[in-house]
Amino acid sequence: MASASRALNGLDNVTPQMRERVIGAAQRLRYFPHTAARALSTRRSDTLGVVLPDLHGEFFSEVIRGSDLAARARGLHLLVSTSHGNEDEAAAAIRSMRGRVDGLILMSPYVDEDVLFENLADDLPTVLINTRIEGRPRVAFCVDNHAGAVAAVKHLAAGGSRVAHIAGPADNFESEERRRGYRDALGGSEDIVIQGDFSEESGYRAGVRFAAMADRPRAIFAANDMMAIGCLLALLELGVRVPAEVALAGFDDVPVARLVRPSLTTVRTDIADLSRRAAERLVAVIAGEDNVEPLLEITRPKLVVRESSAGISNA
Amino acid sequence: MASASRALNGLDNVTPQMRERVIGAAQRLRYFPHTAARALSTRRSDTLGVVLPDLHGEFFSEVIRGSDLAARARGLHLLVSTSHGNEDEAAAAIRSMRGRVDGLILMSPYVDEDVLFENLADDLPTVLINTRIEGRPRVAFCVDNHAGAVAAVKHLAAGGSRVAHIAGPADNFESEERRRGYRDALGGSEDIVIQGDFSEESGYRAGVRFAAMADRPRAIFAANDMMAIGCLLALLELGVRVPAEVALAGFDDVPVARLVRPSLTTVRTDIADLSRRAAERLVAVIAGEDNVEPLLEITRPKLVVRESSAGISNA
DNA sequence: CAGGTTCATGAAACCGGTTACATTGCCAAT
DNA sequence: ATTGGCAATGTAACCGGTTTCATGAACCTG
Repeated sequence: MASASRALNGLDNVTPQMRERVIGAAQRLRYFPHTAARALSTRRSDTLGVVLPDLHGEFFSEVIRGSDLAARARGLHLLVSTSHGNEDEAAAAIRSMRGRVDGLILMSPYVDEDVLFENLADDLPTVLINTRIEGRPRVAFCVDNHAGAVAAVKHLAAGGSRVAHIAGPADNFESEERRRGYRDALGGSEDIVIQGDFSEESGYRAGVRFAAMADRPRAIFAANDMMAIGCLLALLELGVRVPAEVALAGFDDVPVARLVRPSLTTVRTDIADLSRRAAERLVAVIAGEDNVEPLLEITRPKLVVRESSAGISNA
Repeated sequence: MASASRALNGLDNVTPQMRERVIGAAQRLRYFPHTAARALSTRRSDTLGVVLPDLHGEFFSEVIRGSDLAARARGLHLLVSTSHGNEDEAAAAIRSMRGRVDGLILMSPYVDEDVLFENLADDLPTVLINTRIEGRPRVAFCVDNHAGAVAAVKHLAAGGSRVAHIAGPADNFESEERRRGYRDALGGSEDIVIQGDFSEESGYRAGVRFAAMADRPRAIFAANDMMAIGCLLALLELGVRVPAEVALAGFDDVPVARLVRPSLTTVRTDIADLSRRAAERLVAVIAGEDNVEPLLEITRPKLVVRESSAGISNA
């Protein structure tokens, strides 16, 4: 049994004929090693955990794709879990990861993170994505949401245009930052803000309200692409021309943004690449190869101007 | 230690004060049970495995979303794995699932499935999605790709229009079936077929070729939505009007299909729902509640006519 | 040919839980 | 007071691998 283990794991202290016997028998009996047993004794599971707030939409699918890319390049698996809802569920998701994964990629944009950090096992390597850390010493990757929002709003406000905002969910760290960027780009005060929840539908509802406004703003900055697209559909349906009458910008640059007509001006975060880098970093931390400097890597997103805001700067 | 286990798992043969002591200590020590150890002794992992050929694009994100929905409704986790490439990798992915999951949702549209079935452990409950089964006694969910393609092509060919086809990858079961549907709808012979690989880019290349054709077909049926969209972009860029000059249809009804302009006529498979049902069925099989009848559930997809083929029937 | 070294193999401990079974203590019934 | 029953707790086996260590055979070397 010991030799069998050695043979199957390709150790060199096994005679060729013994190895052949073992592998032959394994094939005959359709034997597959039991992963939990192996994980228990080796203390490795060859799996990375990914905890996301949601699985809906292209944004999260890009996150998964990025980490999967990095993981499978190293022969690792991906355990995906959602914390649909709030920080308590996120905490539960984290707890259940123990013993199941070698490390954790965690994205939890909820505002109150104390519960969460209390549930982070100290012995489980963790890399955070777009999560409020507030001086806690954690390895993390963040998109500079504030700077991205400022860039988008400054672009829309060029020539003195009034800019409205469709905000994301209130308890969300990222939407908070983007809203703060909107405010700062406008010199510290907000013009019109309609509350949304990152869904296309909430963007659509906002668009309906904008279309009906007597004193309609010249431009709209939505806190993410899906709301921008919902808004766009509403405006077009109600006969408002985009970008001629209303210019529009979103955030994230999900693949669809390029495909809608007019194509959507947005802020590219390249989230797949971010999560790929996060996964690579996590692997390094697990291997103990990480000098853990710098702790926090902030990515500056890039404004991508497309048709939905064409001509706004010389309006 | 036995009492600790009992207290933490909520068994009733523990005194209240003992339970309190245990839970208190667990909190103080930030103790989380080791999942691998628990899985080893209980022979349950509370995890469903999902093996997909790829993670790219909206299609697979919908698959994941559907199974996740069903899984988390029952407090189960999702282990996602890709078999990027071929049936050998798929087999490897399957093998590594043993001991890690309680059951498997497997989608493997490769044509040669023998390798795959040899690697399916007999003791691991498995539900197949859109996989060629050929009389093997397996629980499976399939979309009737042939019928869907026939419906789309008949729609496009109404009024006697010539219909071309952009085919999916050659070794893929689903693209094979869709191509067969295209052929059958045309009375058994193919008109023009351009080979693609399910990617938007390959659709774009096909579109460029169609645009340049002297004797251009009146309609194009693409084997999936992303190729249809790539084709659409190429046609529009090269000044070919859709649907006035060329009508277009895709397959899958991914969320983007509704958002492009002109919106895309397609065949709705509702893959998220399919994978949700597959996951629910898998849970039943694991619990032994499944009478395993019927083995195979075939879903008839539905033609969704949108702008990209408007007016084709009275051409 | 004796003694030491190398190396493949087998035996047993271990990973961290769960659970069958043995033990203990308490109370009621005889 | 003794006994039987029952429920709470402790003990130990077990899940299925990996790995340390002991064993012994073969091979060198002087």
